[in-house]
Amino acid sequence: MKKVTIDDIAEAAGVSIKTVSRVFNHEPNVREITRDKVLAAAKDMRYRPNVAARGLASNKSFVIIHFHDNPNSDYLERVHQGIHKCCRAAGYFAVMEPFQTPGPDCTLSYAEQAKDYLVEFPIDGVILSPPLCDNVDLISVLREHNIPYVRLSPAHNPASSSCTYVDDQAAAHMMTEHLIAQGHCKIAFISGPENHGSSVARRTGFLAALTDAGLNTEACPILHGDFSSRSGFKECETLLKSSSYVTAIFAANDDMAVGVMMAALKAGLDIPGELAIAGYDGSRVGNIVWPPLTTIRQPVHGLAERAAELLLAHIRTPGLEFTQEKLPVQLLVRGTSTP
Amino acid sequence: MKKVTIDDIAEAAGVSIKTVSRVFNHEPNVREITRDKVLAAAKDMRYRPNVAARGLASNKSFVIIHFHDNPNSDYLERVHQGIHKCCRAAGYFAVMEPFQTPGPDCTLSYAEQAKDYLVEFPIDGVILSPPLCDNVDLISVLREHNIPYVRLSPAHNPASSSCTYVDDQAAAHMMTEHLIAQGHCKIAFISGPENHGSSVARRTGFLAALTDAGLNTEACPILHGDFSSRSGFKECETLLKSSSYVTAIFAANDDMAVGVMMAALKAGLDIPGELAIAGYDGSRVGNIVWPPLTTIRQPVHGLAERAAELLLAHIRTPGLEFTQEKLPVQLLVRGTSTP
DNA sequence: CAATTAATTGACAGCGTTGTCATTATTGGG
DNA sequence: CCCAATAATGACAACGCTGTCAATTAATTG
Repeated sequence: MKKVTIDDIAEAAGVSIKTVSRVFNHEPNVREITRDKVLAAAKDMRYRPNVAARGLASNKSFVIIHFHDNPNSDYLERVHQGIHKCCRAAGYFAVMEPFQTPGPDCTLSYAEQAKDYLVEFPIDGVILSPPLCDNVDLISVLREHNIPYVRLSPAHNPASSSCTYVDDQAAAHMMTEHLIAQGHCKIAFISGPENHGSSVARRTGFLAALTDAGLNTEACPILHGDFSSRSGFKECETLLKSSSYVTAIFAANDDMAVGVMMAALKAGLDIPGELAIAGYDGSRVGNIVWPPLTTIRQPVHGLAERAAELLLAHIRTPGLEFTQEKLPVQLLVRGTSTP
Repeated sequence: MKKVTIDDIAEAAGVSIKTVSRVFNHEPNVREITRDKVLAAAKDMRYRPNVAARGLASNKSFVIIHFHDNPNSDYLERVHQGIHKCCRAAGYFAVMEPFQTPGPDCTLSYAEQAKDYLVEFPIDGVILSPPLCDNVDLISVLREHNIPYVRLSPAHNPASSSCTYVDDQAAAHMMTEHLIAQGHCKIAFISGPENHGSSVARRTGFLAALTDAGLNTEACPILHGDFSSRSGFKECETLLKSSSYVTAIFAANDDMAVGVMMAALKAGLDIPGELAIAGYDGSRVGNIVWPPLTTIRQPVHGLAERAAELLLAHIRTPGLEFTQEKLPVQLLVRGTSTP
């Protein structure tokens, strides 16, 4: 099990080590036949370029980082898997770096945390997920350090960088249509925090679908939660006690939808018979409760994988033009909306 | 923002680069005063050793990997945070590598997947979480490659490597005592898969607690689930339809406990008034349902952090003796067992 | 206090790759 | 068929650090 180096391949292929290097770095000006010889020899001897040596010589680290500050481990895990898939294929390492939410517990701003990190670790690129992807100070730091970055689902200025995203508004529209198709015409919506970009888009989509279907929006109350399960629970209890009568509730994320479910079950309602419920995210919890939750599955894995691919492209080609990619969501119709 | 190299520090501290190197590698035989001079200069100039150069010269990668095959993203996330904390402090990168479960979808065994990975990426150490930590073939591969590894919560042969774990049996005992203290004397237990080490230990602890309290174990049925929420739901429904009457159900993990909750709520039972429920894991879902789930919180973060520390010790000191560390669990008494 | 021994430090050659620039094929035009 | 222009390849010096081993300094002993 001794080490195979570039010299071995060069000798086997009858070329110089520089040519082998060219092949492995996808550099131009290598004849097809030469490339094939090199690749054959490499495959034959199971050669893998040494990451450390490459890094030292080229001043790269072959590490890309996902900066995040999101308590939803589901989401993080799915993002990570997507990044990982792309990185693994390209010979990069994918690392996750959790940021602290600035506040009483943490005196460092996102930007300062990033600065500290960059001093300590050499990295080739960064992927930013919400809410970091909308922090202008943090982004300035990356710009100053000249580190390529790609954003996941940014709420603002999509054109200012490469990014991948889904059309939240269209997705919420689709879900609402589904509920309407099930015969519901009095549907409540529980939104997330007002300042959350996606939350606003989801509500807009909901309202648009009602209008498009010619429903009376007056009969469809909009409640305000904060994305926590607890808030979904409370809003649902309030609603059940109030005079409004609805046959379906659409929550802007899965956690709140589960809160709604718990309150409905506690009140003795049959789901979906007496109350249909829909969430948004496609997270793990939707599959743990019973009946399983009807929801919108965001292609988190795909978003992350494409983001990583875009990032690698930017790393390989500095100055590359920005790209924005929209991926389709999937409507998961499950037990909380159909028998 | 030009690069600070070891030469700059050596010059500033008035020593040779080798001495600076010694300081940064915690090598012995450096006088305190010399070390201080070097550290002062390094701090002053914000020097960080170049990972690639270190790796190339010392044949290390400063990357440790968490090999896992566990669908619970909660658990993974907590493990990762623990490893990450330790790694970051030590200047290592922490990377997660998901394995495929061998089966119809994946023809490669764990051992083969590991072999492939090791050919491709140079890594300094591995952390194995269940179920990989009990796969002897996989472990043989690591041994052959001479890669240090530490196991998280192994079910077998704890002495064969360094590892960190919790006393599942004692924890289940504690939870059972809690339920008994709440006045329950007819308690059902839902176990996990028979071949799962932790599951067996939890059941043993449950039974021991009953016996210790002088309860009639005949009145306490043991049901068999598979750790899925669905199985908890089904077992609970079966139980409710049967002639057995229990006032509490203790499930061997949180997912099953949530399944139990859903079935109980569907049946119109008040929780915890008519049925108390307890889980095991302390995972995120327990906090999303309502009422929040009484459970055992494993110190996953701590287990992982200590495991990483042990791993780094083994990396730095080849041939170091194995250590087994037991960490205490925490009983989280929440709404499903107390009003 | 000289002679040993142990502790501390330094000089220098790699580590395996890529960047730079020189060199050699190959191609197309007149 | 020759020459310029271009494509393809190679030689060799970094890259920033650690391993080895020799050199120096400090501590200990009789």
